Amino acid sequence: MFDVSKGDLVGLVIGPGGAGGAGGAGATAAVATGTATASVTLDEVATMEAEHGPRWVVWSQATTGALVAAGIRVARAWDLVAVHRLLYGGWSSDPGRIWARLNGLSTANLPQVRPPDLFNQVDPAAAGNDPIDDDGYVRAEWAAGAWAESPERAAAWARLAWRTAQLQQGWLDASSDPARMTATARSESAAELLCAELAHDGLPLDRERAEAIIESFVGRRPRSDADAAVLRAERDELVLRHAPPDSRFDLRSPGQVKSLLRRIGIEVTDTRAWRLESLRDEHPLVEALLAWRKAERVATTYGYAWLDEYVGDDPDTGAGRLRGEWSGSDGAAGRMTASAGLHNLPGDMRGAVVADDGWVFVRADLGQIEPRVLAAVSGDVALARASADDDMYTPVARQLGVDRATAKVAVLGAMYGQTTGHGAQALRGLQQNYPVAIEYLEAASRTAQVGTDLRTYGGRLVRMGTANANDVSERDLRSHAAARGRYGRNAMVQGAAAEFFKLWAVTVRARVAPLGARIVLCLHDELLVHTPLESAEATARLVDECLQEAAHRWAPRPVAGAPPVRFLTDLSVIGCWADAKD
DNA sequence: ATCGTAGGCGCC
DNA sequence: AAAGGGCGCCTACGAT
Repeated sequence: MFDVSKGDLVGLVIGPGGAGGAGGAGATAAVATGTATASVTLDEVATMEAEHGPRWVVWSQATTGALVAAGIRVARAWDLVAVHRLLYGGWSSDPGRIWARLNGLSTANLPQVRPPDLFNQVDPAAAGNDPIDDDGYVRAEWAAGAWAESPERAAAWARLAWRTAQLQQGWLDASSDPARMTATARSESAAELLCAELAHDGLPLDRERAEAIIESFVGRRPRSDADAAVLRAERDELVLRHAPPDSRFDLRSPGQVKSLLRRIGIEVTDTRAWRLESLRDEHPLVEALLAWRKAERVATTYGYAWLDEYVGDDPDTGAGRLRGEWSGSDGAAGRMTASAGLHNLPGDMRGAVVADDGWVFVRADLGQIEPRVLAAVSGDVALARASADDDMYTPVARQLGVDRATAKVAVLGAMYGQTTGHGAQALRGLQQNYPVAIEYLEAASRTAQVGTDLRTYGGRLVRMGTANANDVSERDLRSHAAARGRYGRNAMVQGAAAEFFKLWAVTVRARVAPLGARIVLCLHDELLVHTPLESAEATARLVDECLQEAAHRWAPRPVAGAPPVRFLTDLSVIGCWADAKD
C-alpha cells in the first residue's frame, strides 16, 4: 500500500469513531506520507506496523490512546505535541499553534472556532478539503474535529501531520546539535506511547488491602453522607477535646488553627507539620493535630472516594488497577506527570500495590541520578571520576576533606540553589575541585536570573518568562531574580535527568515487551515493571542492561580524558511495592 | 455562584 | 542576611 521502510515517517490520524471500513462511510482513520494518502482500518495499521515498522506521526496522545485501546502497541512514534514542547517549551499545544510556530506565524491571535449562533452558522462545506486557510493558518474548525467528517479530510489531516513532522525535523536539524535533539524528540515521542499504555493498563492495586489501609487511618467506610459527617466530627473531636472549652475552631482552616495554637500559648508563623514537629511536647493538642492531619490527608485525597474514582478492573483478570492520566513532559523541566495520585501515593498505601497472582514487580531506581547527570551534562572530568563509585558522595567528601553528609548537602545545595548553612562552606570546596560542574550551574543561574531562556542537555527549551517589574518592590525584584536563578539551575539538572530517565524507560518498554512484561509505573527515577514470575530474572537483567544502553546512547562522547559517567540502579524483585527496601 | 490563590502535604 | 526545585490534590477564602 505504502512504499515505506522501517523508521520512515507516516502520518496517522484516528477519528472519534475509530476506524470503520476502508474508504467507507465513517472511515476516519488515515495514513499519509509526502507522496501518498489512504483511508485505513486499524487492522491495516497493525499490519503496516508489523511489516514495515514506520515511525508514526501523531498529533497527540489521543491517537496513541486510540491505538492502545484497539490493542495495537507500536514501536516508534513522532509525537507532534511532544516535539513542540521540546522545541518551544511550555505545555500542551493544539495543531494550530504547533503549525503557526513552525511557520513563523504570530501565535498572538490564533484562529478560534466561533460558536455557531443565529448569525454565524457553521457551513460544513466552507472548510473545504484543505486544512490550511488562505492566511496560512490551520483552520480552527478542522482542529476542533471537522477533519474527521470525511475520509478525504482525514487523509488531508494525516498529510498535514506528516508535513508538520518534516517542519519540526527541519528545525531540529537547524539546531546546534541535530543528532542529540532528534534523539530527544524520538525518545520523548516514545515516552508518550508509554504514557498512553500506562493510562490504559493501570497500576496493579489490591482493593481489599487498600480498603484496610484506609480504614486503619480514618476508620470504616461511611454508609451515607450523614454518617460521613458524624465520622468526620469524631475525628475532629480527638483534637478539639484538647482545645479550650467553648471554643470553636475549624481544623481545616490554617488561619483558625493558628488562632487555636495561640490560645494554648503556641505562636507560629504558619502551621506546617515540620514546624509543629518540634513543638510536639509543648501541648497534647499538637500531637493530636499532627495525627489528625495525616488522617485527614488519607480521608480527603487517598480515601474511599479516591478508591472508587480511580481504581477499576483489569479487563482480563478482574484484578484491581489504579488508573490516571499520564503526560510525558509536563512542567518546567519536562518531567513526566500523572494524575490520580500515582506520583504521590503515601508510603503507607504502597502496601496495596501488589502484583497479580503468578506475577511479580521488578522495581529499579536510579542511584544518585542528579549528581551523575550533572557530571554528564557539564562534562566535569573530576565529577565523572567520582561517579565511578557506588556512592558518589564518598569520593567527593574525601576530595573536599569533609564528612559524607556535608558533601551531600553541598552537592545538592549547589544543584538546587541553596547557599546557606553547612553547605555554603563546602560549596567553595566544590568550586575548587569540580569547577566545570559548578560553573555549568552558575551559568544557568545567571542566564535564568536575567530572564533568558535555557535549553537542557537534550535540547528542551526552558522558558523563563518575563518578570512584571512594575508592581514589585526592589527587594522582591531581587528575590524574584534569585528565585529564577534557582529555577533555571534546577531545571537544567532535573530536566536532563528527566530526559535520561525517559530514554531508559522507553528502552525498557521495548526490550521487556517480548517477555510479556510491562512498565506499570514511572516515578521520576524509579520504574516498576509488572512481569510474569517465570520472566522475573530475565526482566531484571534487561532493566539493568537497558540502563547501560541508555547511558551509552545518551552521552556518547565524554570529554577527553574523562571516564564515561557511571549510572546504576538499585533493583529488587518483589510481590508488593512496600517490600522494596529503602 | 464561580474562579483563582494560598496554605498545606503527599511523592521525587 | 537569607534563599530548594518540581508536580498533583485537598480545603478555605477572598475576589469577581
